Amino acid sequence: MRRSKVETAKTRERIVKAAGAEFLTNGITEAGLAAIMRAAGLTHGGFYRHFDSKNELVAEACGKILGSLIAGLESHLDGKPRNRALLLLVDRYVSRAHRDRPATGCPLAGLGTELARADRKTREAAEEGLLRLSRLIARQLEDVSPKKVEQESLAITAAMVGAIILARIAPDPRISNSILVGTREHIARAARRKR
Amino acid sequence: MRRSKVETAKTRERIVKAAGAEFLTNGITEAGLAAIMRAAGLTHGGFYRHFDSKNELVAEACGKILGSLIAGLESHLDGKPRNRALLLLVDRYVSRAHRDRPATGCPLAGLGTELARADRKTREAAEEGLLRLSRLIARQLEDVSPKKVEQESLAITAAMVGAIILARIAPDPRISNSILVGTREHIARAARRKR
DNA sequence: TGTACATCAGTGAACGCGCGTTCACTGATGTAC
DNA sequence: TGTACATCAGTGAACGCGCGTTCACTGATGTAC
Repeated sequence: MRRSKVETAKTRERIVKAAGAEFLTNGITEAGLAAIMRAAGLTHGGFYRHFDSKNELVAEACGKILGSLIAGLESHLDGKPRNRALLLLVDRYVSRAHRDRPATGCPLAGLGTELARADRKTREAAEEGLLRLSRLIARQLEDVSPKKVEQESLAITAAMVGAIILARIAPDPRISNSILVGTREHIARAARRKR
Repeated sequence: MRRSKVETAKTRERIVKAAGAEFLTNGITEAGLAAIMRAAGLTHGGFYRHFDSKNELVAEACGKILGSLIAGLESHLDGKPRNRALLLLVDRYVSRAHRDRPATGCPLAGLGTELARADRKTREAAEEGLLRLSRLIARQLEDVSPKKVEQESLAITAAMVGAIILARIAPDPRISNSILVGTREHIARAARRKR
């Protein structure tokens, strides 16, 4: 039975949202379309009314989640003084809460190595999110020569993503926590040095 | 036809080696046992004479590759003066060559987000490799208080791993290279600061 | 050292299963007059 | 505004396929005497 345009758009949104959570929880390959559609309250047959392929959904879901993640970080920093803001951002990203809740976390940290093998469209969406995150960091950097700002903020982004990934791998909680604490302090020290 | 103990051991080693390359190239889930056994010059039926399950192979392959990767780094640093050695290590790990050849690279960088969802045994093997890598870095750090050495070296490890992962995601070569360069300089600067 | 028998590495077919994708069908929505 | 028809969102069954795992079988290796 045909649905109205508004309903159709809402359904599509529900699929993308459900897909994001499933991908982040179980991995891209392990998350099946049937489970995603079930989570969105539909049967799997209707999937291809909204997307040409699973790959298309992957690209769209990753882009969407990265976008809302960055929006969340931006509003969290809103109005905070410049150099304190960097540490606020780092503390929020490199946190136990983020490590322990992959389903609502960053796709780069949750799916990074799978994204590295994904198709061009997906990698472009991931790159765009990565650049937006990096530029948000760049805006908080003080006293770094403009030429170096991009490289420095990309390096901080890489350090944050790597920390969450390794902290999720380590079964020993002491090691896992040390990775987070060490990374936060490493970045904070680098920022302090430049004041 | 039964094989001699020596032959059997060699076969097992061949399987582990082939598995490592397949995992790093295609991902753990995407790499099928049939393809791995074919790469090892066998048919897939014989697999369970050597391993109880695919998971067991994953744990063993990751551990093995990490071990030989670290051995390679160690011999590369052998005899080099302490503080130059850190930069040698970082330059070798955070390199375009490493980024462009996942099949012979680090499992943390190639499979990190999949390892984060792997079973306990696999994550323990990965953690052990990660600690060995981190301790190799720790040995190159000068003038860091012993209390902070572990955290600092774990942070450097996370930054290196994150850099390779993000550099592999970014389709734009300028961005990808900037991630590598930025990370190398970021770590070098942190080391210099402490002299 | 030689013989008889148990062991088991490797083969190739088969197992059930879940995957992404396709399709005929239903009936409400959108469109053209 | 009202009617007739085309469109298409969603269902549920079916598709071929490759997955991890099991198994009967073969014949050389290992072991016990």
